[in-house]
Amino acid sequence: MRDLTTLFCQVSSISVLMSPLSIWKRAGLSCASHPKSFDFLTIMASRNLWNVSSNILFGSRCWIIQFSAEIFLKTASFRPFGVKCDNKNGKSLKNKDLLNNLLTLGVDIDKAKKRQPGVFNRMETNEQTLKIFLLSKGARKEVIASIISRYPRAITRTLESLSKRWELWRTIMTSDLEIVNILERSPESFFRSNNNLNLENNIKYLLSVGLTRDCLCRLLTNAPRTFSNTLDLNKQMIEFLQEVSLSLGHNEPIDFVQKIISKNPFILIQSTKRVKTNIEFLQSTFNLNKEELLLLICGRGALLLDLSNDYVKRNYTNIKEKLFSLGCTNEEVQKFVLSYPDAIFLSYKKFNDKIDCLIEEKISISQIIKSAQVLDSSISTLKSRIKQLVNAGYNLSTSNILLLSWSQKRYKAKLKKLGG
DNA sequence: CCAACCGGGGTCTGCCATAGTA
DNA sequence: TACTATGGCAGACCCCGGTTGG
Repeated sequence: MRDLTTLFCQVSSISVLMSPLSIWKRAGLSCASHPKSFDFLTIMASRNLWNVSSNILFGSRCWIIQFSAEIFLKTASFRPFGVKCDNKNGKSLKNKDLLNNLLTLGVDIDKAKKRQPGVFNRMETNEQTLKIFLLSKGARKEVIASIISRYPRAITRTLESLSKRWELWRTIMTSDLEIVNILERSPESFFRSNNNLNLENNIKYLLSVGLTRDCLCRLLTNAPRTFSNTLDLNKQMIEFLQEVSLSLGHNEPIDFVQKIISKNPFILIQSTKRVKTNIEFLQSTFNLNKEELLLLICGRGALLLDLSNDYVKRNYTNIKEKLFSLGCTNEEVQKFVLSYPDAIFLSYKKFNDKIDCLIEEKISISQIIKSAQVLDSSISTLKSRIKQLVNAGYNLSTSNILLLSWSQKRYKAKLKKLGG
């Protein structure tokens, strides 16, 4: 509690040093509201004081700081940093304050304005509330600036809404830090919607269709947008997957959905149209019966379901052309792709480069097709391993090439034995 | 002991368009 | 009519290790 007391003392000392009016102005508060409502929280709104408190916030005893910030925010019965003006010059004054606040935070104003200009015309924004809130959750200042730069609408959210949303995310994630990391990666997924009831319903729904809490955690980590989808949109995809399951003769749709989502957590942020088109593409291109298709999309093929339809087609066409040019038959190409669906995932340039890189080393296309997993390795890994193996006297054209894609541990052990 | 087989784990946003809303 | 909420899209790998059969 000592830090809290210190904080309060700093507040008092500053309020003594500054005239109430100057604090009022610095707080960016309205000329329309009456100075009589001036109190501790409005003093806190002063940017000067904010700098003092943020220095404290960055201190070593973070947990106490977090606690103080929480208490401070929770006791706020009104928007302490909200800015409101309703006279003629209000808008421009307010706009100046907003810009100042954002600049102090280190926000890239141009980027933010370009992204969501409407936010900058608003009479009310809560950038300081957001800042304190996120600091209290352990976000660094630069992260907050980056979040606002990339998704300015974040500053329109109220403390109440933010807290509720965070609380809901915390029912899935075990720590605040994990959430901060997601926000840093993808601010939009957290801030795009203000509809917390929908979020709550999504969580309930996804649990109700048999997804485990671990699965939800994986979804939130990998595809956080899932939880900002409308409940209806998520329902559409889950129901679509269940239908696919039944139509392919898999009689446990819940199990099927779980399998697909655990293999590919990005499914729920794609349109059913996209997933459907990809399933149809796989079915028709490879002439698969129900059983084979089921096996494919429940296995490595799940990876392909969320790819853009054109990308899938383009890459498959390229694979065909490339392998045809190396003398493969259509049957061989199909067999190759079915045994190694990841080939479609690879961009056509990467795919071609990898094949060329192997061919250059006198590795035959039949060897490559037989040991397709070697394409898992990056081009640099392939190149360095080929060099090392050749130096060690290993004949790649007559020997097993799979060691090009072994784990480093296994590969190194093998190389040692070869005397490389 | 070896390596083939198989599957798992990490990761995935930032932008645009548009219907809806105040 | 400005602004918000939301749907949808393009984009694009690499590495690791358990198990198993010889």
